[in-house]
Amino acid sequence: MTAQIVTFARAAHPIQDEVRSLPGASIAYGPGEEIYAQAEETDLIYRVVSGAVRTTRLDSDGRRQIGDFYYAGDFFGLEAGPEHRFSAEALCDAQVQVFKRASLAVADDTVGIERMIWTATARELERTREHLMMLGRKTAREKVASFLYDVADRQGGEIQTLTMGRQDMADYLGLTIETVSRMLTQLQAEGLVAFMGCRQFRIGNRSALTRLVAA
Amino acid sequence: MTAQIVTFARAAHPIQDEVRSLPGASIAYGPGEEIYAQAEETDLIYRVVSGAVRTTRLDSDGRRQIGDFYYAGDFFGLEAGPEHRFSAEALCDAQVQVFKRASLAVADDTVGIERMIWTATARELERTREHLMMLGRKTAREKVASFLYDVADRQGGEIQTLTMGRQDMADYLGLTIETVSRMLTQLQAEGLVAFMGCRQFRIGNRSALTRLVAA
DNA sequence: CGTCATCTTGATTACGCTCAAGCTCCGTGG
DNA sequence: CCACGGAGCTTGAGCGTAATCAAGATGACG
Repeated sequence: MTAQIVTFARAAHPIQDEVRSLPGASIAYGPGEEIYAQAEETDLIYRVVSGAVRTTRLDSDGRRQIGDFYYAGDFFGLEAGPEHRFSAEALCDAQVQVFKRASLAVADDTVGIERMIWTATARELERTREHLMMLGRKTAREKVASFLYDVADRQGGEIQTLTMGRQDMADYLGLTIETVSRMLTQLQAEGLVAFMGCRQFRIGNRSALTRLVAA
Repeated sequence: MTAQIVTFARAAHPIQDEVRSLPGASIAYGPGEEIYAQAEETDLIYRVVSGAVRTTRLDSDGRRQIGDFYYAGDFFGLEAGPEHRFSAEALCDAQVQVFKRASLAVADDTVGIERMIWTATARELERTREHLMMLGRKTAREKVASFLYDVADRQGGEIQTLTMGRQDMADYLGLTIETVSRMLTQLQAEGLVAFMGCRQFRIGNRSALTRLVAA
């Protein structure tokens, strides 16, 4: 997953430049607040300015699956159909930029904007496929290790902070909170990671972690 | 997933019209033959003319995950990064149309073509998210039922034919062949489906199947 | 008709879930 | 400042679902 993130970082700047000129209101959300709902219309496109956002799907039995987590600079809410299949909620205090899709179509640089949206969509697809691979074929231990690895990879630096609680991790990984918790304890016991409180950690043994994550 | 397929059927015609005029060679592949490999460059876009195609990801331990199955009219090989994350193989005898992405950029109706590619990408994303939900939160029984339901939904008609073997089903659903086989036997015993040979079946109790599949 | 791949079935194991307590960390109020 | 309360996290015991290992059955094809 490293390459993917690096690619993102490289491509991010031209996109940001283009978006700066777009007409879009910026809205603030509190922790857990809903940005859009399942089955709502998809005429808007969103972008995280600050904070973090999750997309969630709830089925009729109350089983929950998190689609993805989004951070500053990420687009979300891109969908082909007329209705959202997932809902979106703020993970913490978050500032979100909103664009009317229709208003983008009449902007000056139509082709550039369309390409930007395609790139964001294709990148999203790539992440989703990676996620798919993980859900289908990894063990609980590998899932949790991958998750921590990804967080560290995105954030960089020494001390890593989890923006989400255990339940959100579990629903992203297709596990229960108990299993997530046990795996975290296990990885820590083996020295792969070290937690300081339940939201902060450092990587203890990067090569062992990488080996565990290797697709 | 019904709505999604319906949407596809509605949108398919304009896309097909546009593609008809594109410069693209048509290539024939035999069962199991590789169309492109993991880590190969992504400068080409593909479209199934006849037959069926699967995309596969193999990890270092030999664990396999199938990304999706593609049938006549479907685009595949759309990726944001410079390298394919999955490989593509023909499931059976298949005719595949190939386009150079670069050559599309210089075609007459650039905007129309870009939009077509975006739509295909977004639809793909939607399918992948649906797949994600299934892998993360469904039981073996529900996965197999969903699979059969989807096949029937795509094909229509009374008698359904599976283009793929049990191993491919298992690798798509994140299960083993044994489990797939057992669930098929179980669903059949309950009268939800009826198999004539291991590749053909009919739906026996549509409402019960739908109830089982309901997200 | 025989051979080989594919599929099914059976017995056993194990990984992750469920149910049930504890524990930790915070915010709140006495 | 400390006690209380509650949410979120961790740990434990037991269970169930799907994986694994191992035969058989079926079916496709030469």
